[in-house]
Amino acid sequence: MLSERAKQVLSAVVQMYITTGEPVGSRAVWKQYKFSISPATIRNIMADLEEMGLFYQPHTSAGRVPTELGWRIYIDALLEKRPLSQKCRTQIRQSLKEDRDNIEKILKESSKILSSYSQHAGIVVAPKFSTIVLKYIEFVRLRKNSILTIIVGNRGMVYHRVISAPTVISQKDLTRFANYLNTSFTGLTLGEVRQRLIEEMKKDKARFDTIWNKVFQLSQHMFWPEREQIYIEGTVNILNYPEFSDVETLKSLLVAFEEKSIIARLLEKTMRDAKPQVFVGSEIEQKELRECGIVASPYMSGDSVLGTVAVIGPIRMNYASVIPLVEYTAQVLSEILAKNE
Amino acid sequence: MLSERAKQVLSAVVQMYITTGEPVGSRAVWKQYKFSISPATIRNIMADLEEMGLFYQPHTSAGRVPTELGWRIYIDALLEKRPLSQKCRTQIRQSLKEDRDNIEKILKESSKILSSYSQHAGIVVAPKFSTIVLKYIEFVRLRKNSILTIIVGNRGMVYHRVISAPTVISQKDLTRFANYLNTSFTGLTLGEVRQRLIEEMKKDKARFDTIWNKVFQLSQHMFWPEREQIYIEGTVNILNYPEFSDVETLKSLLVAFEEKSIIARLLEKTMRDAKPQVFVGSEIEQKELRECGIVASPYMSGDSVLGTVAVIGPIRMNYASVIPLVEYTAQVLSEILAKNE
DNA sequence: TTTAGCACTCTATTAAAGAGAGTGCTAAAA
DNA sequence: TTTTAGCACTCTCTTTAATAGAGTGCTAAA
Repeated sequence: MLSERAKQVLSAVVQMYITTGEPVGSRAVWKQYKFSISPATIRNIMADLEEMGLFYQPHTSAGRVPTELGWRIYIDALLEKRPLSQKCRTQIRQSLKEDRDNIEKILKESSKILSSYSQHAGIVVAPKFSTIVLKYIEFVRLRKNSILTIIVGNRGMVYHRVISAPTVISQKDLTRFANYLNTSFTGLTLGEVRQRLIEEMKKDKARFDTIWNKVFQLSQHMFWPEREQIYIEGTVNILNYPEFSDVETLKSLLVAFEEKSIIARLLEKTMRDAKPQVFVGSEIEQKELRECGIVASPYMSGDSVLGTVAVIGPIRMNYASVIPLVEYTAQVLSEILAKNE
Repeated sequence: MLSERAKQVLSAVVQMYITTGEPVGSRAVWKQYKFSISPATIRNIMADLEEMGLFYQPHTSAGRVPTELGWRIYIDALLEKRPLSQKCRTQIRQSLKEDRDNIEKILKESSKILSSYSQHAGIVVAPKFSTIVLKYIEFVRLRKNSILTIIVGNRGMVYHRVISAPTVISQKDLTRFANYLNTSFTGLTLGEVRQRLIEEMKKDKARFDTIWNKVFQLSQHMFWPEREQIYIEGTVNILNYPEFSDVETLKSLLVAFEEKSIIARLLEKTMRDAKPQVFVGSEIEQKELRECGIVASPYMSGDSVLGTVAVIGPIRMNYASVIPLVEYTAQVLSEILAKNE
């Protein structure tokens, strides 16, 4: 267990490191925080903290830098969240309410907000395909074997995909199938629809004529889960931090951001745990992002997790203000999407 | 007019500069190209070319770098295009044919191809909204005032947008209107549809009941042109070039790429001219991209321009191979989309 | 007209020196 | 026993100077 003073020193070093990005010395801590103890004593404490593995010294005559463990303890035990200003809250709420019925705009706007208020990269993972509730479905025959499927979900979500059928299916049959789906399955999630269709196929195999059978088989492709849609904004913000000024580091980071599947995998565990989380350094599995910190929070509708919002940036980000930002954004998003139901 | 030898020297300097990015000296040119004239003579020619404004010397004892004018003359007069290898051609054709009916995938894949074969950033501007031919339209009422409009165009293009109506309109009326549009206007471009609807409104104002009138008014929002859709891939490639290693330059470039409207404006003139073009340096109006070169070519359906494909990178790009790449990609794209008609 | 030779210029690299920041240790003070 | 002042020591970063190297322009000879 840390002494009260040790906590103060850890906290001070972390906070100074956040603003400067440079190793922090005992004298600087003493001056900045007007501690009642002398630099020498602070040095002793810092040496203790280093022994415990919370600090790291780049070289003998340098100040201290928090280690991953140091960050972890600071975040878990010492951090005092700085709640968002009222002004900030209303601004966020305002700009998200604007296009209430256009979920895509809302999600994109959310990630812009996260990015611009945090000065890091903002991420929003859209609701999972299979959790979307079917509202309407329509088929358009493009050519002989190509069928355009348009699925409208609740909250104005729209998916479309082109499916190539092994045999020719007439527009008439497609319309008939669409009618069937629209009358029998609206209100179910797309995951459930898919499941039910499989059951129907098993159950009534005999009853179906061949065309109908083929259409059913095709429907599996229609309701096959999409890959996660992810909105990332403000990736260029990482250029503001000298720790990423090396071209190689920069490239691998930007590539990782572009390759959204990496981000998707990364944030999946947040989805499962259904509560706000912070990851730093090697807690992040993707090796390209090991130098980063992530603050993530799910947004929900009732009890079920819809997706995740997150901020990703250098490990030395201002968690005290980023965490409330992420939490608040998730909260507002949850509210808006709930109303939209 | 340039002498034959001057042309050779210009060409040699440009080509060496493309590969090294460093000022090119007379000795290096002499060695590399086994000229029958001595370095001293080459020096004289280089001095002449500098006087003419084709070369620039960073400092007295450095080699030469092509100026913008130098690039221009090289590109217009000296460049010998290096046609794509057969292998390369089949690869490109193959990967674009794969998802023939999914135009979005095709366009995205095209920009990936441009990027990966050129090692620069690949850009594809999707066909303009108003040039798309209406194939099918559908409305889904989301809530009282929110109407989801789904427009299916030729080539499997899908647009959807949410429109808020000033008054409540029933799903029934919407369906009626959709039927009207689907029977009367399919086969016209979305621009034409919009025009025709305006005319209808003027002509038959008296004939319409109030609801129908309102629906017509709404239709203007439904067919309001979308902003250009632009696919950019491989932006991180610019990190491979030391001339962009400065963080500020890098940031402004990446921001420009992210802000797609900048690119859209930039490529608009290519659309008008309907033939392949190269822009270097200050010929590019956007000041953030002044250090770049752009090779752009429109892709067409018959006589009408659909959109543009382009490669953007440092000014010292290998135009001899990039130009054929861009041209070929545009050509294949034109063919595929024509077939898709 | 071309070319060899050479002095000259500017940059980039290396080495050395010095300044500065910060530590750890010791011994005195509280 | 804990805290603190003092000081030697370490390591980095910056500055300065010296050197090597690349490339030019000019001149005079081929």
